[in-house]
Amino acid sequence: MKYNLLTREFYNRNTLQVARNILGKRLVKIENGVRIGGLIVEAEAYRGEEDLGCHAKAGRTPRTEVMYGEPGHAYVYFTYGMHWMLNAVCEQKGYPAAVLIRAILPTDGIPVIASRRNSQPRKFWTDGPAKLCKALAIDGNFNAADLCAPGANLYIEQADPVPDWAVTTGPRVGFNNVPEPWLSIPWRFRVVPEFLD
DNA sequence: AGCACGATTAACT
DNA sequence: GTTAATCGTGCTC
Repeated sequence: MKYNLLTREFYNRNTLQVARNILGKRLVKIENGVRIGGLIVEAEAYRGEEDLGCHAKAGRTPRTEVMYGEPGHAYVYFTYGMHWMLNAVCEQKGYPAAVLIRAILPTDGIPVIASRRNSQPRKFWTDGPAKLCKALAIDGNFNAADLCAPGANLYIEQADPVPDWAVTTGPRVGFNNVPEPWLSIPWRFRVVPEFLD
């Protein structure tokens, strides 16, 4: 099997660059030899203990340890008592940072995704961070998994780049009690719908 | 040992 | 627009 994985160097740089450039790449999970996944169309950057929107604001804990580790690994965490979220660890080892994968456009394993998201119309299959984890059956077992390892069954692969005109930025979503400037800092990156037509 | 809260979602009114 | 579901994590006592 030939792989076209993003290299560890892709992840080993400023998290904002990774979040911008991970757009359009293909998130892939292999289940029993079957490819399941899609193009990443939305991502958010979280970096440093100073970033009060980032889990690493709590410092090094059992939960955040993965974010301090080698770039190119998965940081998968559980929240709201029922949801899993997938992140890719960024920047040099020792600096806590990650990119949250917030949405994908399904391209592979459509029948499997459909079966896991059957109660919803296609538009809503993978348009949220917990939804795409459910669609790809990603859970805590993938925390700390190496996305760059040859033979990895969860990885991100090369795909056509998304031009600047097709990318919009904005504030990260989902947190309430986060002070400025972290509340409004535009670290959310999104592919405009027109580019996907 | 107990508690408040969360990088959300789906199903309500 | 509002709210229940549901539990690991990190903080306080």
